Amino acid sequence: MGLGGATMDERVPRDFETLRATILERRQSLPKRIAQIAAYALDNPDDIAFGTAASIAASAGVQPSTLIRFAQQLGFDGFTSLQQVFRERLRERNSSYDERLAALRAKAEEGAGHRAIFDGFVAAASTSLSDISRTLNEPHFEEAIALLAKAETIYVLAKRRSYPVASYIAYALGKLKIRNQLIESAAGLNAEMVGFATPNDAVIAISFSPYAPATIEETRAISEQGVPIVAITDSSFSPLAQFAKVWFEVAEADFAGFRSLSATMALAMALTVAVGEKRRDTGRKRKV
Amino acid sequence: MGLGGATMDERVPRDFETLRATILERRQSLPKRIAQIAAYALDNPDDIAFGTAASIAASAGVQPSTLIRFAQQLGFDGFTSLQQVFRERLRERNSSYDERLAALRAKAEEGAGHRAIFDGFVAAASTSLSDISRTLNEPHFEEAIALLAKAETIYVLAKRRSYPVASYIAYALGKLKIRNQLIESAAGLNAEMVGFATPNDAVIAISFSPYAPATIEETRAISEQGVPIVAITDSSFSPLAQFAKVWFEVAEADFAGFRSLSATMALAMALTVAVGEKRRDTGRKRKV
DNA sequence: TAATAAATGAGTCACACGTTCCATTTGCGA
DNA sequence: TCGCAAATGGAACGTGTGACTCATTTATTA
Repeated sequence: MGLGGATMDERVPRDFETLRATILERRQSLPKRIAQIAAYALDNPDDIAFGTAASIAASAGVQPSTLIRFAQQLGFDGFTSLQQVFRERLRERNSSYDERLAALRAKAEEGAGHRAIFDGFVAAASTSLSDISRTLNEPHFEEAIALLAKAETIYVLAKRRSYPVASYIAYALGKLKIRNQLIESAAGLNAEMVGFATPNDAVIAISFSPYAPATIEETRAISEQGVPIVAITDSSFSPLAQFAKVWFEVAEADFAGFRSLSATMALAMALTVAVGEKRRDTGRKRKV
Repeated sequence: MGLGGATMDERVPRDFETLRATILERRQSLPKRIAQIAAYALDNPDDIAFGTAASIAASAGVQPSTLIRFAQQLGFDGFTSLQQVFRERLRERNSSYDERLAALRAKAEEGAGHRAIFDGFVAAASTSLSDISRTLNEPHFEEAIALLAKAETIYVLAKRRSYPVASYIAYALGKLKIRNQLIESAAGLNAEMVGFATPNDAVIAISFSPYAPATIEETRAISEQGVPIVAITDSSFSPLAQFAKVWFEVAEADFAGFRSLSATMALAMALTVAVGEKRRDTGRKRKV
């Protein structure tokens, strides 16, 4: 009776996510002070896990008894059983990303098997993604998008290791119906292709150390025609950087002598789709 | 005096790593029961963080007082201050990989800016890597390596979205001096190229839904010549699976309609390098 | 506005907690 | 073997804990 019927009809949330969902769902119908605790609990789950009822109540600005009523209203016996859920969350939480990566990499480096090779590449890719996510220069990103969005034709320029990225960009641009030209080396007509570019176009050039001479040379040539260049490379000392209007420095981790492409790929895809979106927004779409 | 001088000359470890190092360093010189707790603490740090002195002591098979002596010997006031270090560890531990990803994805989905697009692709790539790392079929992986390692020529077959992966495999195989042939569509001579393959060769075929008809057709043709096929695809119902001797099911996350390539790429690189290593081991290298 | 129920604050209590103390055992050198 | 100090086990203690109860305030309904 005294507990407002909450004890009998509800099943008690055993895991944090269910608990969270339950709280959010009932948020509107909770009394003021109870809601106050509910908000505090979701905002400071660690405090709930470690604190005492008194300390938590004080931090949340309520009485300890309110905290217990909150727990009971959710179907728990009392504060202690509620706290268990918050502790379980910390317990079951996977070890940190860095710890996991370090483990993968350690396994890859000392372990000899083929699985270790696989783990090594996964670790390298994850590291690269994590790095670029942290270090991406947003103003440069916006500038590159703007620059590419107003291009009539986007030329894509990359050889050897970077070529897969270029071919993917070309594929994605095509799907987005953005006119583009992949500068491949096959036919030996690159110089002529490059010659068609005008300042109204734009170039995405990709090259990593050791920089393919052909990429450098073609980039230089095309920049002399006044075509704006977006470069994706691995250092600001890259020969590509001097020709580029905007450049991205992407640090890819490597394994077994092969560098990852995951960060470059993610950046390339993001650039491509962002350009597509920008064009749609500004009504300049379908230049094909 | 009574505490053996441990209280005065040592600085108290404030973070878990220091504490861990300190314990490992002194391991030899610790009394039996204290060492017993020390081992337990390093093996079950979560229990130390959440348990009571009594429950921990019971789990470790010692008296509560011993637990406190252990803490004091490390320079702490008592068990409580030791416990703080173990709790701090859980607190400061980065949020879990999944939580971080979820945050990235949430930002990407609700947020509108270009940065959100980038985050979306990074999240998709990370998810894909995480998935494949968990689900990779190791026996299949070994089988594929064995199969490819004994091939005279490795044919690489992929179109459209999968083409960048194929081009990277071809590049890497080339660098490893493994004879390979990329089946490109440019010249329209694919059927003839495919015709050269023999049962002593092998094929890596990559295709994802919607499966490029050309890839399916060429895979079928080449399989009829008795050439063993390793397929990388997205489902066991894939048309590629029926022709393949070994196939990998790779679930790539997508963003904005573009699926990630990171997992496929990692698998492809691992396959390639593993094949290279296997060849070196078995002395069959340099078929070029 | 009055009557009633819900929500809240505050005081109380039993108890489990971390800690201390002391008796006993163990290890070690003479 | 003896003697001493370190290590250990176990009981006792005082504090702070979570939970309960009840008086008071606030919201709701007639």
